[in-house]
Amino acid sequence: MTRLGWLGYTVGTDPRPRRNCSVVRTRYAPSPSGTLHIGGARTALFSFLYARHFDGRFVLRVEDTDQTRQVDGSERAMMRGLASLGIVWDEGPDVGGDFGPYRQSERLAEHREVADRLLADGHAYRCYCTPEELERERAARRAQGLPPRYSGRCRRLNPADWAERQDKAFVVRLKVSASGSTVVDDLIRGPVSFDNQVLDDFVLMKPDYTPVYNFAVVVDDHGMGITHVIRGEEHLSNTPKQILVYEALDWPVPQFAHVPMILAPDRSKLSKRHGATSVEEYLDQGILPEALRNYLLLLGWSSPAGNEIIGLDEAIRLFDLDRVQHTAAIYDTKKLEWMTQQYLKTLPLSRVVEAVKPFAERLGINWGLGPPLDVAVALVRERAYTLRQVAEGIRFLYQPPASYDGQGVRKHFTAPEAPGRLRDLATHLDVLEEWSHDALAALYDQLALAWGVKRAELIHPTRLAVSGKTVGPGLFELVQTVGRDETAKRLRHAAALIESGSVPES
RNA sequence: GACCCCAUGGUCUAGUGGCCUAGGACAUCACCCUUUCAAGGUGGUAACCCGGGUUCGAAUCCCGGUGGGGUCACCA
Repeated sequence: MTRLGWLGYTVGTDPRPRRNCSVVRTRYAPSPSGTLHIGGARTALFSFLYARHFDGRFVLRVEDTDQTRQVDGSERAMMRGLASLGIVWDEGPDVGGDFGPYRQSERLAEHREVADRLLADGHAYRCYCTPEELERERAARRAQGLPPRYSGRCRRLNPADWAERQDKAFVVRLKVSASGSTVVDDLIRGPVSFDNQVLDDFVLMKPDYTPVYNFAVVVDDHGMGITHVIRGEEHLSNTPKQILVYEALDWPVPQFAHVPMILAPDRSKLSKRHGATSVEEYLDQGILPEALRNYLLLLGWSSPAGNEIIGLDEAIRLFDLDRVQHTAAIYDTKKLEWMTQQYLKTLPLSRVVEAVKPFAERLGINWGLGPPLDVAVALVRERAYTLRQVAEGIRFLYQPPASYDGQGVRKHFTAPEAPGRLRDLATHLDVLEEWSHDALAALYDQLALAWGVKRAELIHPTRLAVSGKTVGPGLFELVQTVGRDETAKRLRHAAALIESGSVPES
């Protein structure tokens, strides 16, 4: 296949991966200010898949440069979130690696060294303007309808002037040429050009001689040998600044890929008021991590064949940046739940059982006192959309119903002969020769015939009496799993409640 | 406001000038199956933002508008 690449010349199948020249190295660089956001999770997933697809390395870096937003335990929460989705990092703050340290705060010496170099070779300069002066300048420009661009008046100062002001606070600014333009060759969007006039001599180092993001990120990415910077679209506008830093340092510019954002259903930026926004919250609601990962994969990327249920290995095999969408996506929890159901049905039973345990525990289910958990889970897993629903679905196998579905009560418990039938049913079950699905079915057929009713008229009241619900697994397997004595007991108990007119409804 | 990105059903998307009477998935509606629910099956409703070009031909290319999003810090 030959086609026109984004640079305008004819290229082979895929010009991007330079697997012959160098190993692909990607990174995910969250700031530890909370839990893993689903947008961040997807960016991390794409970065990870891209690296794995080209037999490269995926790096985790924590951007913890002193800031008030720092949240305790956030770093570990981020790692837990990533790990739950099957994203593993080859290098990172916990596992180390040859390009460490992997915490931005621990790279301060390097940031300072590079800033010194820029100062020494004239690419950067000290700026002594105070925040008040800058604000005044900005206000003046705004009043004239001009973009708030720093005038660059401290550029005139030379090292001799700097020496004179030894005691005064300063920041380090990069000298940006006001002419020409800077082009970001984005792997997803193609070349994006920025007029240098809209950029100003931005700050590299703060007065305390710590780096500003746009500087630190360049020093870190270069220091870690990152070849492909895959990150959220919100960074696209910052990229020319970073490229200018690379150029001033005479460092090779990595490839960039800006993935579209994930928006809330009202097309605004995702925030807490839109409900669950973090991986943690979704998992807590009973979404399977496998499903969340699959869902996130499909948010902005599609497989060439159009299939949607894609496991991790297949995702690694298929993933590439050229099929990443340009448009921001809105997440849809309905499809996420559907996806969870797909995995609930097809994952190894043992895996689902493990995943259900915390949710069963939350409901106070003691699975030592009933049928084996795997039997219970097998019974309901394909009619649930979340792990929570699985737990709720198996609850009656371990605890007798505390209440009965209201609509069901009105429908199946109100007939005058209802309690009597439940008792008769119990009596027959007591002496049923074989406690099997088929024997139970035969019994119900036989009784229905004898009593001159439809089999369903026996089935529904039984289900309600035994499980408290009108929905659930097939009745005979349900009853079989609950057990003979317990079933009879529940039937008689329900009959008694009906007769005393005190059926608790839900 | 300036700059940048983007624009296919309610949502995720396929689509790289003729294969499009625009395909798939979720959701939704109807029917079938059925001991309930779920699953499954069948069928339906529903989209190329607008306006100009280019071309024999445009969802696809170009320009303009509109709309949405992002960035403009001594935050990351």
